[in-house]
Amino acid sequence: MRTLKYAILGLINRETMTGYDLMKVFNMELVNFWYAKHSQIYPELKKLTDEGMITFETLPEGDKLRKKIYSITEKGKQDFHNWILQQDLLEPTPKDIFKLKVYFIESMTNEEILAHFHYQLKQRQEKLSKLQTNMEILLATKDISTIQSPEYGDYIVLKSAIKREKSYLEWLGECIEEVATNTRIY
Amino acid sequence: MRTLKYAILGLINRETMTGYDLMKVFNMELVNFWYAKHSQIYPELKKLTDEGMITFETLPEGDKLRKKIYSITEKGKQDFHNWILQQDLLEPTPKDIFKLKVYFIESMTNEEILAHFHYQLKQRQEKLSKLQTNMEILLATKDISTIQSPEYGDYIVLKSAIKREKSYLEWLGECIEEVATNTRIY
DNA sequence: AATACCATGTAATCCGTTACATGATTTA
DNA sequence: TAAATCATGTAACGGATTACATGGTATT
Repeated sequence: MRTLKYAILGLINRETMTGYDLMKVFNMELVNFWYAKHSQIYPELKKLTDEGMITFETLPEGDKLRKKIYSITEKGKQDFHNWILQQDLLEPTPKDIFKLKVYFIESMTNEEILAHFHYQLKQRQEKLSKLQTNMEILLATKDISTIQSPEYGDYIVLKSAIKREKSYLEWLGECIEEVATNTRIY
Repeated sequence: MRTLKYAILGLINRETMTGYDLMKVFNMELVNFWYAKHSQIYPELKKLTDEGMITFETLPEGDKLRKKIYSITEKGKQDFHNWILQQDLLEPTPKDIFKLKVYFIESMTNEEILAHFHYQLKQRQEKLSKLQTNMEILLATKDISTIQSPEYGDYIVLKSAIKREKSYLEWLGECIEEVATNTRIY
């Protein structure tokens, strides 16, 4: 599927970037739906260059030369556009180790189950807080009044991440309540 | 992390099974949070046997001999129990190609965006319907009145899958409304 | 001077999918 | 008797992580 390829093309299509820039965007902005380590990004950039999808210009930084600034080519733009317009079948449901453990709930005592749920709840509450802070910053600093504004995409996917976490938290809350009111017979 | 290993151990811990049985359980019952193809299951069973986590008995089926019935060993039970009690840090948010495309929403016209959203909506509505049918069947055929009942795990994770899909659908609905009422300026 | 961050790459390994390969049994 | 399902495996490949490897620049 080469999704990383299109994620990179899409980002470089917005503005020219270095591999390091891409890494930061992936792991800070897109982290709620796509991400990649630098060890995957650099080889992919090389591959995309070989394929004629992107080109780069080497910039000297400070004293020694370093830093490759990548731009998208016409070929790259066309390929990206083809990809984005294509309607995909639903991907398989994402895997979830925590839910796998919950499935095997009968292997645990009520205390162990509750410890698991509470730990998960705490972590997810913190995650939701961070997402909500990000949303406040986005709303305060960026124009999302129309779909034309370049930040509208950021807004709409952040909204989905918040919804997702709230829904997960709701489920955790319900589970905790059910388990807490249950008296296990040993 | 070897999660497949523990998924297999957990299932064989419930009852003895063949590789083919595991395949069916993964791709029918656990599919909302874990799954695997037979080409991954058979080598893993071999590895777990070598590691002393499981053993098998070969059963003759019909005329020719076939079918390996796997059981968990004491060592396997201990390893599984260690795994299930261990509290994990949150996994990274699952990747989502559709959201990646939505992030690049500015590369599409309103019509193209709406087509994408409607296609996604239709597919996810069908998925939700299936999950709800599964839930009705589960409630009608299985005892989930207490956490002790072996089917309680099935119930609780199915509930989360339904919640998850409803939340995703809600988001899609909001997006469609926002995009539909927007008049793009070309 | 030390630490954090900028910047780029490769190698080994692991996890997972697709494709290749075979054959028996059950059901329509 | 044809098709679906049961049943088990391997090979090639792709996608992703961890670890290895290096060195410059900016901040404290």
